[in-house]
Order: sequence, then structure tokens, then C-alpha cells
Amino acid sequence: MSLSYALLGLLTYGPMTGYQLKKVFDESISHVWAASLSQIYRELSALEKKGYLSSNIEKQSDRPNKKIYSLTETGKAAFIGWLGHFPEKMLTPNRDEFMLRIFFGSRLDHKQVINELKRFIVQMDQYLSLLENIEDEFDVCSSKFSVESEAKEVLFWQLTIKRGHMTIKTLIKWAESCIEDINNFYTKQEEKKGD
Amino acid sequence: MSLSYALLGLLTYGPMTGYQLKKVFDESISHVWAASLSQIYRELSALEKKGYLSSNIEKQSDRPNKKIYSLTETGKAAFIGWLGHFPEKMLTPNRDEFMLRIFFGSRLDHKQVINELKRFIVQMDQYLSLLENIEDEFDVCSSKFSVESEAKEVLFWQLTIKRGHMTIKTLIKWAESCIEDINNFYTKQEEKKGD
DNA sequence: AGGATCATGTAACCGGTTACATGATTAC
DNA sequence: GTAATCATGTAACCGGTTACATGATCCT
Repeated sequence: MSLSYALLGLLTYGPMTGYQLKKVFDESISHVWAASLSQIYRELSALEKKGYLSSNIEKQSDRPNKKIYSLTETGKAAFIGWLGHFPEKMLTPNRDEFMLRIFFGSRLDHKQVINELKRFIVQMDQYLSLLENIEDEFDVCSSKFSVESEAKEVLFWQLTIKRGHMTIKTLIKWAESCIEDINNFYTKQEEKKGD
Repeated sequence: MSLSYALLGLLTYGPMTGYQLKKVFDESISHVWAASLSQIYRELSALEKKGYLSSNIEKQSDRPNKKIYSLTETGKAAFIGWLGHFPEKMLTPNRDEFMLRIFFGSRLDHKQVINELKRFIVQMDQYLSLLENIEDEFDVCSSKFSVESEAKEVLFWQLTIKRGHMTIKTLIKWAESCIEDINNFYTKQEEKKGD
């Protein structure tokens, strides 16, 4: 599965604990592949059993001990192998609770639908500004460290964030056009009654 | 869950078999919520146990008998209840195998990445024309049947397809800009070497 | 002859979600 | 005082995927 390779991929940057991996996930990959802590722990122990990872425990007196995972050679090879094989079908099936309700929107009061669309826009705006902050940080990054390898990594991270940015902007435009379309439909309906 | 309500929702249009539901799904809701046949059958029997659906069997001599499901009153009430309660968070977590590889794209030969992005564009173009065909059919629909209730339904179906249309178009633009960005990065890198 | 369509399902698997459990430290 | 952070997990559940099973008819 993909989650395991995401973990292996992050561990190519250096050894980490499950807890640290979760944090790195949330700040980077989560925009492309989300994961919960319990899932990460479960996956890490499975990967260790497989021999893709090794672990050593760092004792701490004040806090719980750390279990630090490192990528093995076979683990790295597995990651590289996975990375080179892109999926044939690049369209991932959508499952969207919100959209499912819009599909049946004709059964609702159109004022409620418009309210929900407005809520949708607010949420997308929030997420958009979050993405814009991340983009700003990347811009700082790529100007600071102009080492070739680091700049290259930042480039691809930027591309993933850009995708989010662009699609969210489009979704906002979509929702706005929906509100218009719905309003038009209902005003036309009333004109007909007026005749 | 959502699948059950999608099924209940479709059955508000009239009684159907699981097989028929699958076909309707593929032509409409699948763009918003995909489902497999085995899943539909499993779900339908669960809904019948719950009392949301009732079934009667239509005997056929040449083909397997049909098990026709109808919505019960409690089923309809459950659907309406679900429909009115939109999820608080309208952002669904992404999980995209393709994007995960782009995230680690710095570890690949940039020519391969560009090739995969081009394949991505081809696939999106195909899906786009599919969506455009659906939109054309809807346009015919809404001009043909101008009964108020039917036109209203078509309106919301159009909105769901429009979302797909707009996001796919954006994804194509994104992929094109990625190819540019990557090419720029590598030509700049070579210029530096030339100095 | 071979594949699509009609029509029903079952069973196993896999991975994502939620809830539970523990417990010290630090910051407001 | 109470919430967040650090740090580890386990167990149950739920829903989506894949594979299997059956069998006639219709189209190329």
C-alpha cells in the first residue's frame, strides 16, 4: 500500500519515531495522503517485521522512551521500486459526502443549499490561506538554501501544494457559480408564475 | 454511511433491482460517489433488514429472477433526515497515489516525471470529454422536459458535473504548469554549470 | 468460438476510523 | 486547574476491493 511507502519515503530523510513521522506527515504529505497516528504505528511495526525498517530504543528518564526507526537497504530499494512505478489510472475515485447531498439538492429548500454552499466557500477560503502560508514558507526555503538537492526537493513540494491551491480556488469559483445558477433558476420560475 | 443513503435516494425515483441501481450509479452518482456491485448487494440486504427497504421477486423464465427493492416510509424518512444534515467539515481528506509520487519526485529522473505528467494530461482530457458529453445530454434534457420538478433535478445534476468539469480543467492546467516549472528548474541548473 | 449483458450473491482481505489505555511535563 | 505536548501502542469496527460461483441469451 501507499501509506507504507510514504513512511519509507520520509525515513529516507533520516531516522525518526512514529510520533515525529506523524508531525512531518501533517505538515507535508497530508495534503496528498492523510494518516492517523494509530495507523502509522501499526504500519511501522508491520514494516519492521518485513525487514524494511529497523528500530532502536532511546531511553528517556522524564518522557516515554523513543522507538527510532531507520530505513534498511531493502526498505530503501522497495521505496525506489515503488516510486518508479506510477499507477496506470491516475484518476482516483471520488467519495464526497457534501457532493452527494448536492446531487439530491432538488429535494431541499434552495435557501438551505445556498447556505451550505456559502459555508463551503468559507471553509475553502480558510484552507486556501493555509496553503498560501505554506507556499510562502517554501519561497523562503528555496531562496535560503540554494543547494541543488534541497532546491529540487522544494520544487516538487511546491508542485503538490500548487495543485491544492489551484483546485481549491476552482472549487470556490464553482460554489459561487452554483449560487448564481440556483438563484437564476428560482427567479425564472417565479417569472413564469407571474405570466 | 453515505452509500446506503445514495441507494435510498435513487430508490425515491422508483423501485429497482441491485443490478439496475449499479447502472444508474455509474451514469450519475459515480462522479461523486463510486460503488461496486458487490457492495451494493451487501448494502441493499442490510437496508432491508433495517426496514428501510422492502423487496419482491419478479420471476423470469429466461433470465435470473429479479429482486426489486422499494423504499419504505421509514426509509424515505431516513433519507430526508440524512439529506438535510450536511457534514460540518466539507473538505474530504485526499489520498492520491499519483500525487504521493510527485511529492517524492526529486528522487526520480525529471524526464520520467514529465512523461507521467503528460500521461496524466491525456487521461484528464479523456475524462473531460466524457464529462462534456454528459453535460450536453443534460442540456438536451432540460430543454425537452421543461416540467418544473424535472428541470430542478437536472439543475443539480448539472452542478455536480460542472464541479468535475472545472476541477479537471484546472488539473490539466496544473500539470502543464508543472512541466514548465520542472523544465525551467533544470535549464537554470545547467546555466549555472555553464558559468 | 468468445465476449458482453442480464442477474444474483458470498467470503476474504485490506486499510482507514474510533475508542481505549497510560502518564509525566509544560504553558496559559 | 486544564489543556496541550511528548510518546507509546491495542482492539474493534466499518466500508471498499477483489475473487469466486452460476448460467442463459445475444451479438460479432
